[in-house]
Amino acid sequence: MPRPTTAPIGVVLARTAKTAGRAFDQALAAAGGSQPVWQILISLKTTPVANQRELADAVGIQGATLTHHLNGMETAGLVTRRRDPANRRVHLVELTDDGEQLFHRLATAAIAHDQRMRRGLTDTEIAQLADLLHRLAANVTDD
Amino acid sequence: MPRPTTAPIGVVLARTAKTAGRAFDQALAAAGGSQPVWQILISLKTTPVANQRELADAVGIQGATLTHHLNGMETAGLVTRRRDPANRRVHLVELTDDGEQLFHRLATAAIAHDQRMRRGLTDTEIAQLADLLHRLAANVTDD
DNA sequence: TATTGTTATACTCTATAACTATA
DNA sequence: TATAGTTATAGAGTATAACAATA
Repeated sequence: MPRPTTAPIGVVLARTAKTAGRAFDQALAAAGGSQPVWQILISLKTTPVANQRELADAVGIQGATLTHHLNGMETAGLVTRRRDPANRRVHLVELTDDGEQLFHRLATAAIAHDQRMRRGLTDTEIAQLADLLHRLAANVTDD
Repeated sequence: MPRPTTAPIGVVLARTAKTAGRAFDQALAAAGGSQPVWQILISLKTTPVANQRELADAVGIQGATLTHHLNGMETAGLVTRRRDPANRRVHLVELTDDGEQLFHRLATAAIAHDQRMRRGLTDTEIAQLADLLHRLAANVTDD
C-alpha cells in the first residue's frame, strides 16, 4: 500500500524560491538594486548591529563576502565606512543620503512584489505559510 | 490603525529557501552531487523530454547553461550524448550506469533531507505548504 | 594572542551572443 | 531560413586562506 506520494517538499520549495527569487531580482534591478544590497540595507535600517561580523550574520553571508558588497556600495556612494573611535578595529557602516533613497526605492519595489505574490491568498494563509516555513527552516538549522 | 505588520512573505521565503538550499547543497555534496546535477538527473529519470531545450526548461535554465552542466556530467561519465538518427540535430542524453548510481545516491540523500525538513509537520501541513507555495509561484509566473 | 576587517584568489551557477550542424 | 545545440565570454554571488590593523 504505497503512501500517497507527496512531491518532496524540498523540491517544491526550491522551485518556488527560484521562481519567486528571479521575479524579485527583476523587481529590485528595475529599482536599481539587487538582493544582497537589499538585504544589507534592510539589516542596516532595522537591526542594531555592533560590527560587520554581526551584519554579515544578519544577512547570512561570510565577512569577506560582506566586504565585497560593501566595497561596491561604498563606490556607488550608498554607504560610508569609518573606524569606531571607541574601538578602532570596528568599522562603522552608515547609510548616505543616496543609500537612504535607494532603501526607500527598494522598499517600495519589495512591497509591490510582496503584494503581487500575495494575490489570492488571505492574511491567515500568509501567516500559516510563514509559520510553516519557519518550522521547516528550524529543522535544517544546526543550533 | 496600522495593519499588523506581517513580515514580507518574500523575505521569509527567500530566507527559508537560502537556509534549506544550503543544507540541501551540503547533503548532495556529501553524496557526490550538486543541485543542478540532481535537477538534471531527476528530470532525465522522471520527465519524458524530446530534446535538450525541453530538458533545460524542465530544470529552469537556459540551453547554454544546460550544455555547461552536461559537459561536466559527460566528463564525469554520468551521461552520454549521441545524435538522434531520426533527426541528427537532436542530441539524445542518456544516463550511464555511473549516472544511474549517482541518481540513486542523490535520491537517498534527498529523501533523508526531506524527512529531516518535515520533522514536526503533519502530512496535512506539508500538503498545505505545497499548495500555498504553488499559488505564490503562480502569482509571479508570467503566462 | 585574539579580534575585526580586507585582500587575493577562485569556484559555481547563470546568462547572452555568435557560431556550427542539420533540416 | 529555421531549429538544435555548442563555444566563447562574462558577470554575480559566494567562499577560503592569508594578511594587516588594532586591542
